[in-house]
Amino acid sequence: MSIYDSLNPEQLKAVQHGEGPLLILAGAGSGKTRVLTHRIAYLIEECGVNPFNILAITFTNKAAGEMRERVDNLIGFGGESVWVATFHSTCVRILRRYIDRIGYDKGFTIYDSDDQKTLVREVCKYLNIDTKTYKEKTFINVISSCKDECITPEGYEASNPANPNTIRNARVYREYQRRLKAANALDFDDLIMKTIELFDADKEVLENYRQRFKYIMVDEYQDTNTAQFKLVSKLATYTTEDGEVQHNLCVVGDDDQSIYKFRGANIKNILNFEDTYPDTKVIKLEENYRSNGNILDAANEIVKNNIARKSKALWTKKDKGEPIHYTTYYNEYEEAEGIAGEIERLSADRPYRDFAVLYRTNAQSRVLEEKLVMNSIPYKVYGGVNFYQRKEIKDVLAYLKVLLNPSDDIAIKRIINVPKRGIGLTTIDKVEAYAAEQGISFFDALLQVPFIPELKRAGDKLTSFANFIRSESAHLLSASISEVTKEILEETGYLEMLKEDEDDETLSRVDNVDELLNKIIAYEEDEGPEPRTLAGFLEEVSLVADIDSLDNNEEGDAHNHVTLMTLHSAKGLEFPVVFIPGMEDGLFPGYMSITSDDPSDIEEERRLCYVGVTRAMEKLYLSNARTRMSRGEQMYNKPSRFINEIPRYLLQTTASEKPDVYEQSKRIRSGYGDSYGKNFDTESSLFSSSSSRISSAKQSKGKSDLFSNPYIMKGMGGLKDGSNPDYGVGDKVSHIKFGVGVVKEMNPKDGDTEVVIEFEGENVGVRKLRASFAKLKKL
DNA sequence: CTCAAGAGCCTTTTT
DNA sequence: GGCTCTTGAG
Repeated sequence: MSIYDSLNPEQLKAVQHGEGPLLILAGAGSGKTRVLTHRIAYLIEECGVNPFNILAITFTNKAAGEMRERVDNLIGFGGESVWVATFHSTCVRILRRYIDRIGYDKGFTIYDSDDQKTLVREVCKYLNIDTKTYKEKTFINVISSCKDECITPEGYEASNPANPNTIRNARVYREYQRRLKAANALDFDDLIMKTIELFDADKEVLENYRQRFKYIMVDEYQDTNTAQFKLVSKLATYTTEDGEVQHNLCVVGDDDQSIYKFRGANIKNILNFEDTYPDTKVIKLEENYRSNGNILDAANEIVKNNIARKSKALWTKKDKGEPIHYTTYYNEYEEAEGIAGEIERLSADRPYRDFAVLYRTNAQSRVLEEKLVMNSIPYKVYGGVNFYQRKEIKDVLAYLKVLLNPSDDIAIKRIINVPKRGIGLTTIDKVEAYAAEQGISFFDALLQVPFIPELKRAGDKLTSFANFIRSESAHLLSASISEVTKEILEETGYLEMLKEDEDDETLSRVDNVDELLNKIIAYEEDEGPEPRTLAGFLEEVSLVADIDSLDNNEEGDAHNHVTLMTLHSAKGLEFPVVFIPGMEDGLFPGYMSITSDDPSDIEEERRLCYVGVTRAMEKLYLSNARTRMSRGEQMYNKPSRFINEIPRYLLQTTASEKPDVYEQSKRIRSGYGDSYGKNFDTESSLFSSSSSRISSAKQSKGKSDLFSNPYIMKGMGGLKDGSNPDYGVGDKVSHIKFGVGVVKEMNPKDGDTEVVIEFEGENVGVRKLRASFAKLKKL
């Protein structure tokens, strides 16, 4: 019995493909990762390829990690020499070695999107561009899409030199690049583009990698942009000893799952692959191993409406399964409650980790969270704000970045007055002007403070800050990263500052900093192939996404929770039970795509819908709300057009609206007066009491639920929620972030009430919260 | 230089 | 509705 016996004939064909370009069109759930890993094994074991000569590229660290693990399991000895990495980390590794050949320093810093924004803002200020008339975002988009297409500022300007907008954008782009270079920094897009530049500039380096990466595999090929395509096609040119030129490039993708056009993904890369490489072998994987028949039929019917696609139809040997549940709710609160109730009901037979709620926009998660907490259902929200993008984490990292690369102006300006050192904007401007005049970096200007006549009293503060940075930098030579970090936190008073203005609402910033320290220590202790350096740590950290931490395969209670994430983040994942709320025209498909002149925008939304539907293995729940609050405005959306694209016989439709809703709401309104009765949200909290699912204990929460609704609070004119809480010492309450806990103390404090609660969550413990801020619900 | 209240902004986001 | 940035007063 060999490892290849478990493959179907098409998969086997792909695995056994030898030299030459190969395009694998792998539908959702058709086992593409299996094919990729088995192909790597086949090349090594059956074709005698040296693992060292294989490169496998993915988009996410998570995908790379999974592939790494599976390759190691399949191959055993030698498997670790296969180069498995993301596009970005591959480029970083190459650039760290050779970037000096295109005039950068090897110790370059990587700028994330926040740094990028800050830099663009500075550039606009410098160029006297009013950011009210011309948005920074526009410039960021222009720069990013230029880089996706490998276009330089000059090339961009030349594309339309008569257009004043083009000229302006090009000026910003050029100045932005100049500053990046001065700071010895690269943004994410640069990582790809500079690698290409390096390959173009230095044939020796290119040839070196071409001969090394004899076999190249690219996962999620439909999401590659032009730059990534260029990079891969440059590399995939191997010359044998006989002088024969081979393109041993194997790409795997699904044009129906291309959902990142807005980030520059070029769907033509996959649609035209065969034109680029005429001797391409094409293999389609159409058997789906994931979803029930009805789910798959629905997915096929939806995506069939797209014009720009390679025809293919997924099929399965599995049963039809149950129909797709489609429910129309009254509003988003009722929708969230319905979902929470259904999860509660189904969770009698299956663990929470089986469930996922996938939404179009991150903003939708709030209501869902609220209702899950009320039902005591464990959940985790993925995406949203990345750990490494949190203010306090970025601050600490900025200190570390400066130690390593003092030219990093963005980082140094971030921390120069954090914690407060009495160095204000005027002072910073003066230093900056001096630095610009002398053509030196901000930090170097700090060292010359005595020579800046405009600076009087602030001078000493600047000098002592610069000295502090220098001494910590020197300290790094003899101490570990974590020791230096701790010292910085203490010496600067940063930790103290956090402790002082610790806010009730945000999960403790101090805890986050602790978590960062833990990560640093873990990094130091984990003996990798590379030596443990600050540069290595910062690099690892700058290339991770929140989604990478997702692990729904792990057993144990710690990982047993419902998953909440956007449809985008869900790609590549699967769940037995999937809910997709907000199936409404205007939300999904989004408003922008409906009003766009470009019909392909709707097609991208449709593919996103296809991705969402095909995440479900057994049960799929679609729903829409007749009305929902969005951006502070009441919206009345029609059901999504994608619902209509699913044949009726696949759907089981329910309208959850109850006939006595209006009667009930009238009763309540008359009880409290008319001032807030006009909004529909008032009713949301009432549905729960009329619903049979909700236990009697929860029915008593009526009042606190009203308080939790911000809209109603406004109507109550000045009544502060929490000034008069309905809970007391000994009551069980729930908090949106901290979960369930018991009230220990209630202390009046400046017209408010300080509530001390002992939470059940392991990492939460006892917290002091202010009643008016913490939206506590009595259970 | 600092704080606090108002104005303005929103999609999706692998790195 | 909620977050971030700006602006104006102390």
